[in-house]
Amino acid sequence: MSAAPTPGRTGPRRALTQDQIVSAALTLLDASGPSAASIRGIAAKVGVAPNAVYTYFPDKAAVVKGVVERLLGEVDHTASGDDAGSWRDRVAALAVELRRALLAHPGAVPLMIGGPMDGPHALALNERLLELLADAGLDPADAARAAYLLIVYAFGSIAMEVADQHGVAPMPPEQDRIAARLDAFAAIPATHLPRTAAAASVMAGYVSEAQYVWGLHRVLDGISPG
Amino acid sequence: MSAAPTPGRTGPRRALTQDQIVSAALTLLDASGPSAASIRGIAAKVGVAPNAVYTYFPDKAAVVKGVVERLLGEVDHTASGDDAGSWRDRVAALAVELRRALLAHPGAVPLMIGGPMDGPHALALNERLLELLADAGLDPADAARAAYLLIVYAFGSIAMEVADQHGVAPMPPEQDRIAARLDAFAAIPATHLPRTAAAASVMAGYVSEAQYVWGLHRVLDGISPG
DNA sequence: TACAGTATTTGTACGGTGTGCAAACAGTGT
DNA sequence: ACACTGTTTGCACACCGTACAAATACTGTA
Repeated sequence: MSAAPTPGRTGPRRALTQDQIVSAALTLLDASGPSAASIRGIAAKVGVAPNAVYTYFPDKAAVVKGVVERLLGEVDHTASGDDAGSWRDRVAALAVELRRALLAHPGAVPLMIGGPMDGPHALALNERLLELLADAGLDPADAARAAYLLIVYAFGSIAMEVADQHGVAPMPPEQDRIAARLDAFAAIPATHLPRTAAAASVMAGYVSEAQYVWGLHRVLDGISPG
Repeated sequence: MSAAPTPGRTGPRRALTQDQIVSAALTLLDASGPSAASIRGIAAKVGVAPNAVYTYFPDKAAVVKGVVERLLGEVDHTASGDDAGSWRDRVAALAVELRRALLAHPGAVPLMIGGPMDGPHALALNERLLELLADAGLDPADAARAAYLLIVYAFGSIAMEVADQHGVAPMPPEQDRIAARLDAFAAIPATHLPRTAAAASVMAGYVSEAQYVWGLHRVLDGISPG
């Protein structure tokens, strides 16, 4: 991901950068969903033969990793700064910001769950959470466990929200998605699934920031010290 | 998924059933990871031309849905029966059983996050959770929200645990996976990420039943009424 | 028993995928 | 001017999902 020109080397200058390739992949992902981010499509987008991509990345998985890292880099950590209130408020702000950043590129979300998130920005997010949870008074081991719980909740929630749209890009407005779910739930047989049928209107609203924040606060309740 | 022979119809008898195809897909998934579950591979496994699969399923996505449903059907709900103690114990037993069932087929886990889980077994799981949470004293709306929180936690946790292995099948033993993570974390720069570096040993244990249960109990703490 | 009708299966084919290999090319240091 | 090296390309391979038409196997009816 570094664009260092490596001054003393021979051969022709590179026509591209890794960032340009990642950007092209993300553009295709946003425009046409997860299946559109093919090596051939990316290469065409940046005006190069498909094989040229392999000069910059060893394989497609590496490109995907680059896209994931890019997205995690777009998470604004200042929203959880020291002037943002209590540690709870700051964790909540970071979680909401994470959801915003990821839902801005729904086509890329399924790619995150495909492999481990161990890049620099993923680690930075982890470090930030550890700081916030240390401020909360948790000892380091509990802070780490709690940080992972928060990460699992956030990514799980966002992934399931995107999965509900099964890869349609871009993400329709929340109200439309909720309305569509409500329609689908109308077919639930109340005889066999009485509680599910009765809860249909609440379940329709699963894919919303409100549910995300509600669940987040239950998790925060659970990890609060004392 | 029904094997009804439909007695009064013409044409040759089917050579297969939907269940056989789903079984073949699952076998391939278990043996060789997510990429092995191709239509062609499945067809070869059941001894039929690739196109024949399309007599039983409209497209590959439907086969995948069948696999997901099969897996959810393998979740043993009796582990959370009325004689299993408090509502917390029963929810925990169900969650642990869900993890067991899914980690038995790690290659299939990424497929679950690819689309909405709205099949009969998924709804039955939801219904069971609603029952357990009603027993806990939650009103229907909160029970539904809490059920979704639990589902998000369980599937998010399991999906991330599988992702950490990036599709290797079968799942290595927990100790091996934790040891491998610990090795990887040794490269974390303590200067820029002091808390993460210090927490490496805890973070290595993220992919364990112990962490899963710990987080589960924090969630249960958060949703407990009163 | 012969026939018509239909559901199943297959052969073939199309356009797509990731990516390996060898040749062509472009730029730098000597 | 030349050798060297990294970049890019053309071509090819094996594989993918799946559409289409032909062949096949079975049932209900005449």
